[in-house]
Amino acid sequence: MSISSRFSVGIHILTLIEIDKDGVSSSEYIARSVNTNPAVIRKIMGMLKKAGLIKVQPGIAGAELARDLSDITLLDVYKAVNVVKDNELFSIHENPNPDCSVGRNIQNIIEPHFISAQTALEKTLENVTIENVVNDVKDNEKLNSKH
Amino acid sequence: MSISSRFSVGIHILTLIEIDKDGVSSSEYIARSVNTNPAVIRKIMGMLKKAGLIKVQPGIAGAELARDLSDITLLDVYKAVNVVKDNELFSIHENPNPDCSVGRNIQNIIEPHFISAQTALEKTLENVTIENVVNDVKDNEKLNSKH
DNA sequence: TCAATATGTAACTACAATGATTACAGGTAA
DNA sequence: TTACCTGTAATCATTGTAGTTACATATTGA
Repeated sequence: MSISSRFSVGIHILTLIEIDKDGVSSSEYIARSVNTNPAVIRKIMGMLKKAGLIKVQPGIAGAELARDLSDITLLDVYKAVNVVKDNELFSIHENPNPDCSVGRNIQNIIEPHFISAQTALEKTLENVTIENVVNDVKDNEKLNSKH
Repeated sequence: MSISSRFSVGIHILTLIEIDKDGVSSSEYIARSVNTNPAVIRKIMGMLKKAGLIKVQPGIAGAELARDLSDITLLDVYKAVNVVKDNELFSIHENPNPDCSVGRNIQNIIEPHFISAQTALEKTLENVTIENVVNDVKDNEKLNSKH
């Protein structure tokens, strides 16, 4: 099991839109950078748009961020691209035997621990913004240009 | 996407073995409590055995914990049942375009953030033991028997 | 020794999610 | 009107999950 790469692609898209904000970030252009199909990019951009992270218009090439760089966290992207349903990162087996003391209690006992773990993960993602990622890209580029 | 219920079933199995330690926890008995097929239970028990969490022997009915209750964490179970590969909870799209400043940096920039988030999740799981779960089951049973 | 019973495991199935691809409807602008 | 874009549906190959059946292998009691 792995969380869909829609998440990392979503981050890629937002970062690219910012880095190339003076140009036109069409789905085809972004697809070449991500190395996938434009339709895949358009689908993910549709999710980012629905979540209020970017502005895109039918018929008009390009996209722009709908919020400030520093106001978009990785958690926002994670939620936007719908890779994990709320409180369902972990799945719990259904219909355990109610005639067994373990069976009739296990779900309620396990659930809060699973939610805690998922919350810890999400809090971590919330501490990183697209601005951080953009700056990291710029820093990496500066370092490498010196060699 | 959801992390396989093998994880919650694994917790169920270990808890049941402890609660019924005076009896015989055969795969068929456990399967009735979990409400699934004995072969599914045997497969998961094989993973728990391989990870050194339980003792089982071919031909001999039943199983017992291989370690102290308080020495088995949910993280141990999580790793044992192989629901997520090491550092691969999140997947990152492969082969982004190296001719693009975002494409050639994005993987290295994103990866540490993903690992941090996964680590936060795992640390949370590490703080809960099978002993905690067993005690929760017993406490729930006591509470409900009073009504 | 043999019959009964258990674990270990392979093979097969149905089902769902992912990611790629093609196709096309509908919007925009020169 | 033409060219190009976004939005979206349909299809496909691949993969993981969970259930099921079947059977080899191990153990124990009669």
